[in-house]
Amino acid sequence: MPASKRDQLLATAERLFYEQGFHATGIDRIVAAAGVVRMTLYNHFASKEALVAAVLEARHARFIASLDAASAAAPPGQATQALVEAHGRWLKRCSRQGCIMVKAMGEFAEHSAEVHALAKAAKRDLLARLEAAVARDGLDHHAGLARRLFLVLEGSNTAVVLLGMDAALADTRAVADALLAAARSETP
Amino acid sequence: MPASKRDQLLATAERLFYEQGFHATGIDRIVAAAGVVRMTLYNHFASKEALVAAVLEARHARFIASLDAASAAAPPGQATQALVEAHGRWLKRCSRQGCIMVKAMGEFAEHSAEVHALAKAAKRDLLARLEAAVARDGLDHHAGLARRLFLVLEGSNTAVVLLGMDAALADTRAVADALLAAARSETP
DNA sequence: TGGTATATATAGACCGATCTATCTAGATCG
DNA sequence: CGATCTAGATAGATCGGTCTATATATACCA
Repeated sequence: MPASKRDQLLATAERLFYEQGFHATGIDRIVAAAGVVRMTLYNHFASKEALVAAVLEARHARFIASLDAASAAAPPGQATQALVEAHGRWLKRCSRQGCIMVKAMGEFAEHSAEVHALAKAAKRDLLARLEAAVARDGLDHHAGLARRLFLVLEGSNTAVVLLGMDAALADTRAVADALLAAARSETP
Repeated sequence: MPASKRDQLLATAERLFYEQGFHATGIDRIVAAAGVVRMTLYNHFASKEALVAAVLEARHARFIASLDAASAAAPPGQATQALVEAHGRWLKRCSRQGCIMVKAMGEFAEHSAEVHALAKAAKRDLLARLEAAVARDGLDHHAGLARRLFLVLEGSNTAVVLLGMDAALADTRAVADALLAAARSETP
C-alpha cells in the first residue's frame, strides 16, 4: 500500500528542509516533489510553520525510539555506551549533513517560538536519555558526566561534516570511552 | 570618525544574519538597520551572496586573530590549552547562539558552493591551529588528539545554547583537560 | 583662492520572480 | 453521502537586483 499523502509530504519536506534549509525551501517545491497539489498540504497542515513542526516531531520520535531500543537492549552497565553507539548509527543512517534540530534552532530562533522550543526540547530529550543511562550504569555519582557526553555527541554532529563519517565516529567513540573510563576509575 | 558605510553594512549584516538566519534576512532589512540606502550596498557588494561571503570572511579573520594571539602568548607546553580557553572567550563574546559557520553550512550547502566552501575552510583553519598547537606542545605523537579536541570545541558551540554559557565552558574545559592528561600520560 | 573632476551616497521608481496562503469547482472513491 | 485529492486562478507581500537623477564631499589644479 502506498504511503498516505500526509506521509509523503512529511518525508519529502523533511528531506528538502534538511538538504536545502527551511526558509530556502518553498511550499511549491515541496508539493511538486511530493507529487501532490498545494491544497493537499494545507489540508493536512495549517501553515508552513506547522509543517516544519510536524517534520521535526516525527523525526525526533524516530530518533528517540532508536535510542531507547538500543539502551533497553544493552547488557547491564553498558547502557551509556549503547547510547553513544546508537547515536553514531543514527548519524550514519539519517544525519550526514549536520543535525536538523541545530539547523532549525538557527533558522527559527527569532522566527518561531514554537519550532525553536521544539528543537530545544529534542536536545533536552537526548540529554535526559544520557542522564538516565549514566544512572542505570551506576555512574551518576560523577556529576556532569551525562552533560559532557552530550557535548561530545553534539560535537560529532558537526564533525561528521568536516572530518568525514568514519573519522568522526571513531573520534566520538574515543572521547566517550575516555570520559567513561575516567568516571569508572574514580569510584570503583 | 564614524565607521565607513561598508563597515556599517558588514557589522549590521553579521548581526542580522546571525540572529535571524541568512535566507530569512532580506536586503531591505539590512540596509534599513544600517541606516543606508539600497544602492550603497550594491555599490560595495556584488550580490547578497557576496555580502554573506564578506561577512563570514571578516568574522573568521577576527576569530583566527584572537586564537593566534592567545597561542602565541601561551607559556611553553600550554599552547593547546590556550587555544581551548581562547575559543571559550570567543563564545562568550561573540557566539552565544551557535556557530555562524555551522549555520551558514546548513543554509548554503546546496545554494552557494562559494559560501559553503568558505565556512568549511574556516573550520579547517581551526583544526589546523589545534594541530599546530598540539605539535608545539610536543603531543603530536598522539595521533588524532587535535581532531578530538576539534570535535569537543564543535560540541561546545551547540552546548552553549542548550546548557548555558558557564556550564558549557566548564564541561568543555573538563573534557579537553581529560584528553590532554591522557595524551601526556601515554608518552612521558 | 576659486573651480572642477571624481567618488560616494541618497531617493525612489521599477522589474520579474517567488513567497505563503486562500478560494472555488470538479473529480475520485470508499 | 462524505471525505480526499486535483486543477488552477487569485491575493498581497516580499524577494534580489537594476536604473536614473540628484546631492555632497574630497582632491587636485590653475
